[in-house]
Amino acid sequence: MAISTAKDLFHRRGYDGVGVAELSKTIGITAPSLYAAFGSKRELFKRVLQHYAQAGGGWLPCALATGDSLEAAISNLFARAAEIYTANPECPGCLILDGTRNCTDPQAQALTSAFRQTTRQLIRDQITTDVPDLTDPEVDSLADYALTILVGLSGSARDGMTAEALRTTAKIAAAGFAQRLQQYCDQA
Amino acid sequence: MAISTAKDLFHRRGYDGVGVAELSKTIGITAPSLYAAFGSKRELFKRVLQHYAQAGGGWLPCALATGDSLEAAISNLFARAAEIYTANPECPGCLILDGTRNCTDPQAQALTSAFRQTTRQLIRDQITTDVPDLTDPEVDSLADYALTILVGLSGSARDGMTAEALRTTAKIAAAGFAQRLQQYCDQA
DNA sequence: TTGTTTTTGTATCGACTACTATAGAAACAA
DNA sequence: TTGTTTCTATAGTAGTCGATACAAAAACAA
Repeated sequence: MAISTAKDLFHRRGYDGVGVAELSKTIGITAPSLYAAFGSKRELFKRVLQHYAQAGGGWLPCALATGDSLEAAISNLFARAAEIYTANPECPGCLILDGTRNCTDPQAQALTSAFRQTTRQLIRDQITTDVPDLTDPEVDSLADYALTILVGLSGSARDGMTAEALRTTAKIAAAGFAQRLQQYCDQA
Repeated sequence: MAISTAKDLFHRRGYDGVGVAELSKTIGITAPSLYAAFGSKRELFKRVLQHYAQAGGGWLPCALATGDSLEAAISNLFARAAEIYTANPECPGCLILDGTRNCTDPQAQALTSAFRQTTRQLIRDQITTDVPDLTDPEVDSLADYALTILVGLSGSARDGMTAEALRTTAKIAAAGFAQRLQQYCDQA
């Protein structure tokens, strides 16, 4: 599959790190065929992101929905992230969160930014449905925290942190979330 | 100052994102002069990192030493990071943590990796001196957690997260650290 | 088989990359 | 004023970037 092959390359070295020559060669087609099929490198990246969010990214709403409480859902989210971000050593971290870091193409950055906002919204929705009494700023704080934890897990995975270290980090972060959530609930 | 100017550029767009043409032009010298002065783009980057770690990075040991307890020191660390990573909107996040993300030059990556390990060691040393009773795996877990939080704060700052959101995230993360530290102390 | 359409490959476009050889200008000593 | 040295600027090295023009081959309809 061309999209899957391209996903691996983009995931490994980022949007700028992989050229169309390597893309087309690894996929097994020539450059003109690649442009005929996808239009541009950006469009191919867009397709890759959509495929990644749909196929591989389905774990996120799944992990959120699993728990019987918001604390459990977030704990599940962080734990799953720690596993997935280190599952394939060739492709550590998250393509959406780190695929366009230091990218020179603003439009490519905008693509990942949109998916990142979708991720944040998914977390936000889960928080509001599970604990409807929270105020908007409280929900925002918790969502920003969770997203920042995911960014940290992805970045550390890319820096070579072991799966075990990431797992423990995820647990500590989940406990921090639960603690703050309890604070919000107590004061209400 | 040439180093400072180069630091801004590298900080803004990463190692691969800025070329020697732009570097030399912004500094105000020609490309051959740049090579005569620094040897290569990598060497210039190395000098920039050293300057960044010494001048701007001094806040890290300072923040760690300030508190009267390890919890306070880490809380200080996260809070200061949230401030510094958003202090200059043109240069969000941390140059060491995010300067060579998706970088195609392994040697440049190795440079930031070394500084990142130094950062981790600083945190580790602070933990062991403040709470000597912890076991090595416990210290490692706490250090990995703290470093991952810094990575998350830097990445989220680069993604445009506001200073206010980062501040709150830092507080939640600090509480999580304190909670886990208490667990380790209680069980001992 | 012929005509038409689609796909493919070669070869290249201009712009950019890090880097440098060579020539010229400025600064200094005698 | 010379001679020497240091610095700098112009120009260009080979290579890669994303993206294509053009031609040859393959696939299909009549």
